[in-house]
Amino acid sequence: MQIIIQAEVIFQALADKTRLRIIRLMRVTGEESCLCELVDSLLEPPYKLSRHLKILRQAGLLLSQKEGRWVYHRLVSEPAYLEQLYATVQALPDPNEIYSKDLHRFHQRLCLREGRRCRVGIQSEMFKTEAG
Amino acid sequence: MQIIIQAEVIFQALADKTRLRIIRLMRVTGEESCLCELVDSLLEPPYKLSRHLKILRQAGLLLSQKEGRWVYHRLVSEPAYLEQLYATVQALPDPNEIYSKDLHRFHQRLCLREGRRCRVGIQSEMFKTEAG
DNA sequence: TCAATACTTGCATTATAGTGCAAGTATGCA
DNA sequence: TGCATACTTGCACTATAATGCAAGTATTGA
Repeated sequence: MQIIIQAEVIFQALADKTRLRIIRLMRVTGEESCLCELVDSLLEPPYKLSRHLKILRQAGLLLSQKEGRWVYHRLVSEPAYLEQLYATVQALPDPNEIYSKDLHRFHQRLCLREGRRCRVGIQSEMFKTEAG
Repeated sequence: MQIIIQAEVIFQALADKTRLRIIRLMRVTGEESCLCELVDSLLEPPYKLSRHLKILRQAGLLLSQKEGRWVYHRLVSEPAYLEQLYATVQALPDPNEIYSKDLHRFHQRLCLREGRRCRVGIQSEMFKTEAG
């Protein structure tokens, strides 16, 4: 899993609606987050988000850390131009209020944490594991 | 020729090496430029650059203005987040010195202008019009 | 030790994007 | 009026990328 520092790779990583939603959510909240929290915030299937997270990781924008069953993701803030980049992402308009809706659901989802950690799995009926 | 204000379209426009070279060159110099000057600076064929310029235009990053046989292109700087974006592009590393080489050739090419305007057409042997 | 579950990935499909060639348009100058 | 030239674009081809399903891995807790 090599990290490539080519500019076009970074912009390619941001050239997708779903990935921008992820970046923006994590930037605005400053939180790290597991997959199931993102599923409940963005209302997208886990396999889809998992792959987009991988792309962000490979572009060097995300760090992922396993904690038991959960994997926590957080934005990489070094070198400084990455911070500058996230700030720009955050400054972009949100005409359809997609990002603000994601943010709202994320905040609600944070209430289910215990000790700053997720303990519940996917809550959205649509994407719950069959066995659930 | 509609201008779309969706974030992913802007980042998609930046997700290409050639387009980043164009943006960065025009940002660093603050100049507007015609196609043949860009051909001589980036050493890429005119049809290729012409198409990339079109993509930048459609993303709302570039304004193109015809002046006789020449078409001058310049960066769009409003709204403010575009300036912020270009600043970030400019802040990105240039490990292979691609951008600095483009810049060098561009400065040399500027010497051929008369009254701030190009009057000569493509100079690079490789991309000259056959009849030339 | 076995089942539930948080997450990942191989595969097939579809969509999008970059490139080169060659032909096209439009402008200016002889 | 006709040719040179600055630029654009249709077409074919290739490469890359997004998606959904289903199957896989790894961890935890009963």
